[in-house]
Amino acid sequence: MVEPVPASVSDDDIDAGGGRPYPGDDATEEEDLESKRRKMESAGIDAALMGKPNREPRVVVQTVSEVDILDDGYRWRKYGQKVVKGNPNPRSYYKCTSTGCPVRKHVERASHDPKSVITTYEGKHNHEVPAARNATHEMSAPPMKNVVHQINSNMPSSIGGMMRACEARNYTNQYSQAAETDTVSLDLGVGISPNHSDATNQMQSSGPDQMQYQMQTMGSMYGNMRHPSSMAAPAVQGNSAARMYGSREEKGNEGFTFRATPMDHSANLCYSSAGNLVMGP
DNA sequence: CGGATTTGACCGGCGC
DNA sequence: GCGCCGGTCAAATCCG
Repeated sequence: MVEPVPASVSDDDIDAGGGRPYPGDDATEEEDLESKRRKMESAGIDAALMGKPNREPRVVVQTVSEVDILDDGYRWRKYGQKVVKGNPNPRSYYKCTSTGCPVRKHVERASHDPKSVITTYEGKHNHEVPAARNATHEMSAPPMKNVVHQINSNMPSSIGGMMRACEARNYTNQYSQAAETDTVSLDLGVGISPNHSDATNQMQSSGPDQMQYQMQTMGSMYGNMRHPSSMAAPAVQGNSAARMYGSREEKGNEGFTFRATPMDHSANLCYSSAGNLVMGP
């Protein structure tokens, strides 16, 4: 029984989100966000916004980790927690704390796999990663910026942050896209996990449309990057993204699903080590 | 003391 | 029209 690919979930979300107003992908003001839907007066505005077929970029990242708080370099403020049906585990809602940044994300654990954490990012960061965590101001890996910029047009830059969370040397990335869904899911096998079970299982669970890419390029990049926090996988992302986007172009969707599958303990080690290295003594 | 988290309530959409 | 459900708000609380 293969687990339902996150894409399916995203599909559902997409449907639900279809009629929702978007926080705005640019020139977003806090006040605007704070207008809240609670106020009836804003209802009219909402309706107007709803009319727009606009859909914010969505990135779903599935990570195998025992911790659900993945440090992707950004500061998040938790604003809610809910138990959704079909999953005994609660889903947590986070907002980017940066002023004017509309990015939100929600984190939940897979119902059947406690080790699996599904993080969904919505929106694009309109700011750089807060220097707080990246002790190195040089962190702005030149290659990364370029690529990210390119990606930006096609996919949310949050991927960069996401990738940041997974500090690994080798990636075996695979993405699968469901024909019926707009969302493209991409699995990232972090590390050379001797621990097959999960990785294997998940890989198999991917749909028939899945494709696999060896992100060797990423490996090179990482080689260059000294700090895990600065390592993003934009280069490879760019490539695969371009391809996947192209194939998905008909849908005109910007949703992507990623899966990071580090080793069991790696998950923890990964993040913790990242923290150490980044914040390091 | 300031900021982040917790938690119950509220809202809007959707299905029946 | 009603109830369910997901998402968000915001006051209270906790923590550094």
